[in-house]
Amino acid sequence: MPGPEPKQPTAARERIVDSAYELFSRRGIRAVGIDEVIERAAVAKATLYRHFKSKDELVLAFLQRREDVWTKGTVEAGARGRASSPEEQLLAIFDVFDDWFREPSFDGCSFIKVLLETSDTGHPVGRASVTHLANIRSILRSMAEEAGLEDPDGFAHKWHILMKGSIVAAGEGDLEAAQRAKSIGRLLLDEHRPPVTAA
Amino acid sequence: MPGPEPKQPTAARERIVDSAYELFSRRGIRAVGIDEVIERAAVAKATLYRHFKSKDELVLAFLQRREDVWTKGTVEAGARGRASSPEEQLLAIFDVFDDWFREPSFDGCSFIKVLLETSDTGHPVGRASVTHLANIRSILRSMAEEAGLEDPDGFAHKWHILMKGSIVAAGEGDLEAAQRAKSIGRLLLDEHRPPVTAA
DNA sequence: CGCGGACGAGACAGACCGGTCTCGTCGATG
DNA sequence: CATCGACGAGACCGGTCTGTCTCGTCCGCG
Repeated sequence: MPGPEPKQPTAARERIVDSAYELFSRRGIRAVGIDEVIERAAVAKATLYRHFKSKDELVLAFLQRREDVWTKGTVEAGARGRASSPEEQLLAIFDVFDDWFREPSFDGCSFIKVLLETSDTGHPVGRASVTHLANIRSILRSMAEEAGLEDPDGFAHKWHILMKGSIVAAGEGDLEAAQRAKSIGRLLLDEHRPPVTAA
Repeated sequence: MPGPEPKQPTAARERIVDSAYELFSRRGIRAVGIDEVIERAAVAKATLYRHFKSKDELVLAFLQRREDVWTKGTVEAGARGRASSPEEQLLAIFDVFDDWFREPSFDGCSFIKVLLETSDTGHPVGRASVTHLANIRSILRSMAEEAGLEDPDGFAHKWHILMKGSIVAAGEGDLEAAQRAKSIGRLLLDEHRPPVTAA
């Protein structure tokens, strides 16, 4: 019996996830083979399959890593760090995007890519993508609540539409996509701002 | 010598493109093999390769078909048929989307899917996707001009962001994505409407 | 010191891929 | 009627994929 699954961050396991992150985020899931992952990680194939029982499980670990690094580390932290007021933080998301879109290594949104590649929301990988996308919206909803906006959930859904639309546009090559989305965002903010109450 | 490429719409060629359309639009490019395409088309493999020199060329033909059927046939014609004024036609795009998102066989935007699957705008297939997406914007620009909106090109880019964002949201399962995008669109329309000139 | 588990290297299996080729048939055309 | 090209069926090839297995090594812990 091969014993229980080692979920501790072994050095080898870490190298595998790092490698998967760089390859999957840039080129997608199907376009990257296991052999390439293990070669870049300098790891034996058996080692990968000791830590992950299938490629799909590795993909799940990659998506979780993406949420930690990108969703929380880049987008949320970046936006919160660039502005003080909640409304400005929401708008600052598109400033973060503007820098991101201009990086030569811009790779798009992994959750969208994996979701469209899977095209089956019943499959674990597809469901995980949907969940990670929903987690982004939950951050947006918190920010909307902090800003005192009306209908924070509806606002989060609409704001997310702007984010996703601009990311796809950036994937087409539109370097101004973030600024376009930001200007639409300002209109949306006006719309969801509660009316000033008479003193 | 196998003679010049027959580009005429032979019966067999038509069946192949039909089959590719149904399979590729639903499940993407990489997930569908040639064998499945020819089986559904009831065609021999050699026949497919007599009409298309590679799978990539078949994908190109599929994308062209998608533009004819979906971009022009469903979206543009649908929007123009549902309203009379150009502004209302632009908004009607999201009414078309609303019906589309609710279809059980909703399959998303093939151009986005193929673009993200390819993730190489240098590759012919990726470049074709970018072009077909740009063709959608050119329809939007025409409508914006007909509506007398300011900055028709900028407007088209922003409107397209709403469209793409809502399609991705629908892919996640948000059935109200079209209505959300439509309400944002109304704000954008207000913004691009030229100020009324004093008589 | 000795043992066991994690590890690297890589062969191997089984499935599937895109693409080529052969062959027998059918239908239109001269 | 004879011919020729398009076609359907399917064998075949080389490559790639995920996943399993073996083997030799090394390191840490008792």
